[in-house]
Amino acid sequence: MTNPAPHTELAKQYRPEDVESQVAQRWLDANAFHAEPDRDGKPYAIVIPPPNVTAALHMGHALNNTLQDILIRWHRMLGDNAMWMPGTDHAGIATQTVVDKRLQAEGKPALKDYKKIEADGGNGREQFIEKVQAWKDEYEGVITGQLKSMGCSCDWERQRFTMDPTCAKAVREAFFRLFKDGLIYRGKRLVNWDPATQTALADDEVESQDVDGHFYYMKYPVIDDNGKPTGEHVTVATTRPETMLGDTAVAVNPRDTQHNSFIGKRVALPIVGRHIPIIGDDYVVIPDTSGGDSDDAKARMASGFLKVTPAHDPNDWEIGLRHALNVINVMAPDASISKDHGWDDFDHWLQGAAADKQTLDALLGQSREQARKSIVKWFEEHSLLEEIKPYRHAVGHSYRSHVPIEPYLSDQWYVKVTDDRLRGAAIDAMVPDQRAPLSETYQYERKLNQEQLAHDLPPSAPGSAGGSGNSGATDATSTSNHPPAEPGAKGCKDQLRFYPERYARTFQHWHENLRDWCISRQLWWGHRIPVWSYELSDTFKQSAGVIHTQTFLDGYYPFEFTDEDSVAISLIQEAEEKYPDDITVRGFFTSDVLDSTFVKDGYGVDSAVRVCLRSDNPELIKSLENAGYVQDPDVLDTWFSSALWPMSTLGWPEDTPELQTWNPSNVLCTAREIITLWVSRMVMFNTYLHGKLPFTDVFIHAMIQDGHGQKMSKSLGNGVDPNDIIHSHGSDAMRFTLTSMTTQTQDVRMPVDMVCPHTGKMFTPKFVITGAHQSKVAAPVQDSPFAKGKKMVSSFGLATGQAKPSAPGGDIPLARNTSEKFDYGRNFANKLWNATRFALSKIEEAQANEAAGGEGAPNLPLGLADRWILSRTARTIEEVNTALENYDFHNYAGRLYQFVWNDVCDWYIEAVKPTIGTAEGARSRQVLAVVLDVSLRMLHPAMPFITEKLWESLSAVAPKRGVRGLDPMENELLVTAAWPTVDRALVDLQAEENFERMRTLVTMIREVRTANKVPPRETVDVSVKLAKELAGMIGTQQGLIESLTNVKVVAVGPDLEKPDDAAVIVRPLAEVFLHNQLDADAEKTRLTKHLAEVSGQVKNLEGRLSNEKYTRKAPAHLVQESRDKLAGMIRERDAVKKQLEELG
RNA sequence: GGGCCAUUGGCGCAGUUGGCUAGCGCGCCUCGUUGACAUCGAGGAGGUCACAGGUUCAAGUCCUGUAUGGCCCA
Repeated sequence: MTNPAPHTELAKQYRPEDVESQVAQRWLDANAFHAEPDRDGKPYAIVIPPPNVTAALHMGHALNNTLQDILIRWHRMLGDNAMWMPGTDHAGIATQTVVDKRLQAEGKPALKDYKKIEADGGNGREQFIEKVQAWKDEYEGVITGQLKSMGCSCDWERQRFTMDPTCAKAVREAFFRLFKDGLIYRGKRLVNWDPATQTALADDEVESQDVDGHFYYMKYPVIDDNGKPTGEHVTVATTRPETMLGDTAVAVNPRDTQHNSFIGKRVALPIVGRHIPIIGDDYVVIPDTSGGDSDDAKARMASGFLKVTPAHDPNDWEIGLRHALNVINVMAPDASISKDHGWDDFDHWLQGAAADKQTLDALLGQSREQARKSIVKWFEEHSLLEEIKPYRHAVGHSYRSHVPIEPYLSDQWYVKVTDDRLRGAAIDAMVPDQRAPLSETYQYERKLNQEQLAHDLPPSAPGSAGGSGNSGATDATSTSNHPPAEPGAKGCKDQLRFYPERYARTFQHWHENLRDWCISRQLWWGHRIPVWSYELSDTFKQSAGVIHTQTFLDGYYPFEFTDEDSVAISLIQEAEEKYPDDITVRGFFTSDVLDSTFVKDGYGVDSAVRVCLRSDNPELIKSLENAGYVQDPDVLDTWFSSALWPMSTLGWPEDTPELQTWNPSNVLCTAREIITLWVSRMVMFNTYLHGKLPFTDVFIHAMIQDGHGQKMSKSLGNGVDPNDIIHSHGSDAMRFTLTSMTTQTQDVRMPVDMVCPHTGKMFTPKFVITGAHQSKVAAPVQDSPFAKGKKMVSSFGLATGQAKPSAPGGDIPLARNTSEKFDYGRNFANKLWNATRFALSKIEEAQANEAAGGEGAPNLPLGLADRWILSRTARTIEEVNTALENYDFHNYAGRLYQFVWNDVCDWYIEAVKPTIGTAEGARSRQVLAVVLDVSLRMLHPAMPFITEKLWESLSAVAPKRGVRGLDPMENELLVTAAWPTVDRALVDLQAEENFERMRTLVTMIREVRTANKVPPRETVDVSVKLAKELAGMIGTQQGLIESLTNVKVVAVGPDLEKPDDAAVIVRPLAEVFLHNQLDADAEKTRLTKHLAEVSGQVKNLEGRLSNEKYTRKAPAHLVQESRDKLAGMIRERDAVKKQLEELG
C-alpha cells in the first residue's frame, strides 16, 4: 500500500474538492478505465449516447451518464471485461446554426458570407467548416471535462467523434452497402422544408404546435369546354390561401351527394388563369351540412371542395399521385413566391381570361405570409371571398429554427427503412414477450414487401446483408474481405428487451407506421454524400420523356445521347470493370431503367447517372469530375452516423477484436424521446450491416425537468451545468441524488436555485414568462438578495444573449445554479465519511494499545449487534444486486442509504460504541471494518470518489477485515476491487428477531422519557414487564439498552407490578415502567390517544375475524396472524385502560 | 383524434404478484453539542391514497367511467 492515509488525515467534514481530483489522478495513473478485448471476464460494454457538440452538458446528461457509470463500475467490480465507449456527435444542423449565430453576434463573416464566397468559386465551404470545427474542438473539450469531473469511468483512450476518420469510414461503407442493395434511393418528393435554414428535415425533426389560424372560403369560377365561365362557382376551403397559385385540381368526395355532380367539370384558377379539373377523391371531407360527421371539426369547416396543391401539401401530393396531376411548385427555397422553381406553366396561362398578370408580377418575391394577405385581399376585392372562419390547428415547425415547415418539392436521398430487411428485422429483434400482435396494416405491407423481395433477390440469400439489390448488371460482384453478416440477421431475433417494458410498445408502434427516412441535408457540417452525379443532357431527357416529374415513365422511349452523355457513360463502364468492389451505379443506362425502384414505387424518375464510391479514389474522382460528374453537395442526416455508433466506434467495417468482443453491447441508456430517433435506427443498421444487435437491453430513464415542470433545454437556459452542482455539493452528492431520484415511472422535477456570486449564498431567483410556450425562466439579470445593489446574470440571460455577464469578480458576473435537492446526497456523503472516520479512529486506537502491550484480538464470539448487522449486510447485498440487475437505480441507492444511515450508523455504531474501544470490542472492530468495507464497495458505482478515498484509508488501517465470507480480495484500488458476494450463512434470523425486540424496547423507553419530559442527561430507573421466555434475552442485552437510553434497568420479568408514580408505555411486546417520573397530565393525554388508536385496531380486527367468509377464504397463515395480533392488541388495550384508570 | 403516464401528509416522491398500524427525504413542532457527524442526534404532529361505481373475505394496488395535468404520435 503506497501512501497509507490514516484517519487523522480525514477532515471533520467531507470536502469533495479536497478529494475528487486526487482520486481521479489515482485512477488515471492506474489506467483503471481502460479495457482490452483479450482480457479475462465476460465482455460487458456500453456505448455512450454521444452528446451533441452544440453545447455543454446539463443535468439530463449528468443523470444519463451517472447511470451508465454505475453499470460499468458495477460490472468492472464483478470481474467483467467492462468497456464504456465515450464520444461526441457532430449534430449537423444544430451545430451549424449555433456557429452561424455566434459569428453573426460577433459581427464576423457568417454562413451567408461563406456561401457567397463558395458561389463565387472560392473555398467558402471549407472556411466555414473550419469555424465549426473550432467550435467542435472547444465543446468536445468542455463535454469531456464535464464527464471527467463527474467521475465517468469511460475508456478515454477509445474516445470517438461521429465525424472522425474511423466513424467516417463506417458511414462511407454503410452508405455504399445500402446504396448497392437498393436501400438508398433518390426521390423527388415533398419534404419537410425549413425555409429559415433552407434544409430538408426528417419527420421527427418537425414539432407540431397549435396555431390560431383561419379557414378561408374562396370561390373558383366553373368553365365550360371552351373555357368560358358558366356562371357557377365552387367554394374551396383552405387554411393556406397562398398555395392556390399551385393548384392543379379541385377535389370532391364522390359520396358527397350535394357536390359530386361537379366531378368532371373544370374551373379557371383566379389570378393564375390555369384551367384545372374537378376530380373525385375519397380523401375529401364531406361537410356536416352534406351528411358528414358533425362531431368532426373538419366536417364543420369543410365546404365539400378541396383545392389540390400537390407541391405544397402532403395529402394533396398523394391525391396528385392517384390522379396523375401536374405538380406546380410556386415557391423558392426561402418560401417566397417564385416562378423559377417548377412553375413551368406560368407564361402559358397568362393569356387566359382569368389571369391577372399585374397581380401575379406583384406576388413574385413576396414571402408566404405577405402573399397570403395579398391573395385574400384580391379575392375580397373581386367578390370571390365567401367567408373567413377562425380555426385552431396543428402546424409543423422546425425543431431548430422554429419557423413553420413548408412542404416542399425537392430531390432528396432516402433510406428505404420500410423495407422488411430493415424495419421487419427491427420488429423481429424484440423479445417475444414484449412484442404485441402486429397491426393488420403492417402485416399487409410486410407481406407485399416480402413478396417483392423474394422476386428481386436471389433466393439463396433472402434479406441478407450485403446481398444484391434490385438491379442486375452492376451488382454481380459483391465479394470483399469485410466481415460477413449472418444470413437474415437470425442472431438478432427475439433478443431486444426494454426496461421499463412499456417502451417496447413505443418502439413497435413506431416501426409499424414508419415512412422512408429522408437522409440528405442541405448543410455543410456533416458527412458528405459519396455520390457523384452526371446530369443527362436535355437531348436524352426529351427522348426519354423525362422533362419534369409530372410525366411518369410508362413505356420505352428511343433514347438519344449526346457525345458528352456517351463519354460519361463509357467512363463508368470502364470504372466498374477496374474497381468492381468499390463502385455502384444507378441511372438510366443500367438495368435500372427496366427495373427502377423510382418508377416502380411511384416516386418519379431520375434524370442523372449516379455513382457511389466506396472510398475516395483520387484518380477515379478526378476522371469522373473531368467527365462532368459532380459530387452531391448535401450531407447526411446526423442520425445516419449515430445509427452506426455501436459499430463504428469499435472499428466496423474492419473485423476488429473490439467489434468481436463488444458488439452487441449490453445496454443502451437513454431518454424516451430517443427511441424513435436513434434506438430504432441503430437496431436496423447494426442488424442489417453486421448481423448483430447493437445492444440487447434498452433502459429508458426519467427526464429531468426544472422546478416548473418544464423540460430542461439549451434555448431556455434552464439547464443546470453539472459543474455548478459539483461546485456547490460535490460530484458524489450529485450522482447519488440523481440516482435516488430516478424511479421507473416519473420524470424528475428539480427546482433550480442560484448562487449569488458576490456572497456565495444560495437563493431562489426571480422568474419571468417568456417565449412561444409561455415558459417560466429565471430573469436574465438578478439582484443579489444579500449584497445590496449588486447584480448578476442568470444562465437564461447568457443562453439567450439577453444579458452579457462580466468576467468573474466583475460587476455583473454569471451566477452559478444550484438546487437544495442535492443536500440529500451531500448529507449522506458526510454521514458515510464520518462513520468511517469514527471506525478508523477506534481501530487505530486499539492497535496502538496492542502495540503498547495491550491484548491481541482474542477469538471472542460475535455479540447480538454484530450478528444482526452481518445479517443485515448479507440481505442488503442481495437486495442491491437485484435492484441493479433490474435497472432499479432508485432502490439501489435507497437500500444503501437506509443501510448505512439507519442500520450501521443509528443502531450498530451506537450499540457498539461503549465497548468498541476496549479489549472485548475486538470482534466488533472487525465487524465494523467489514461492514464499512462492503458498504463502500456497494456504494462505489454511485459515489466513486468518496468511497475510493475512504477505502484507501480503511485498507491502510485495517488491511484484513477478518469476517468469513466478506473479506475483500487484496486490491490497491476500489475501482477494480471485487464486488461483495453474499454469504447466506450470515443471515441470522434469531439475531434479527432479538435485535428487533431490543430496538423496540429502546424506542419505547425513549418515547416515554420524552413524553414525561425527563431531561436527556438524567439517568432514571425503569422496569420491564414482559413474557418469561423473553426476559432472559433482554437480560443479556440490559447494558446495551441502558447505554442507548440512559436508564438503569432495575427489574425484568413477567410478574412485575407497576411502582407508584411510574409512567407507563405499553406495546404488544412489553410494558415499561419509568420510575418516579410521572407527568400525570402529559400521560393522560398520551394514553387517551393511544387507547383510542388501539381500541380502533381491536375493533377492526374483531370485525375481520368475525366475518366467516374471511376465516374460510383467506389464507390460513393470514388468519392466524390476525388472531395473534388481536390478542396482543387486547392486552395492550387493557393495560393502557388500567393505567388510565389509575391516573383517575 | 390515437397511445402512454401521472394524481398518496405543506413540498418532492416510494409503495413489487391485492393481505402486518400506508413509508422515505425536505419542511414543521419539542428537546439535545466536551470526543464520528449540527451537512448531527432523540421524540412528535401531519394522509377520507383525485372523484364515482364495480370485482373480492380483503383495494393505494385489479376493472369501468369521470376530472385534472404531462409526454409521444397523427
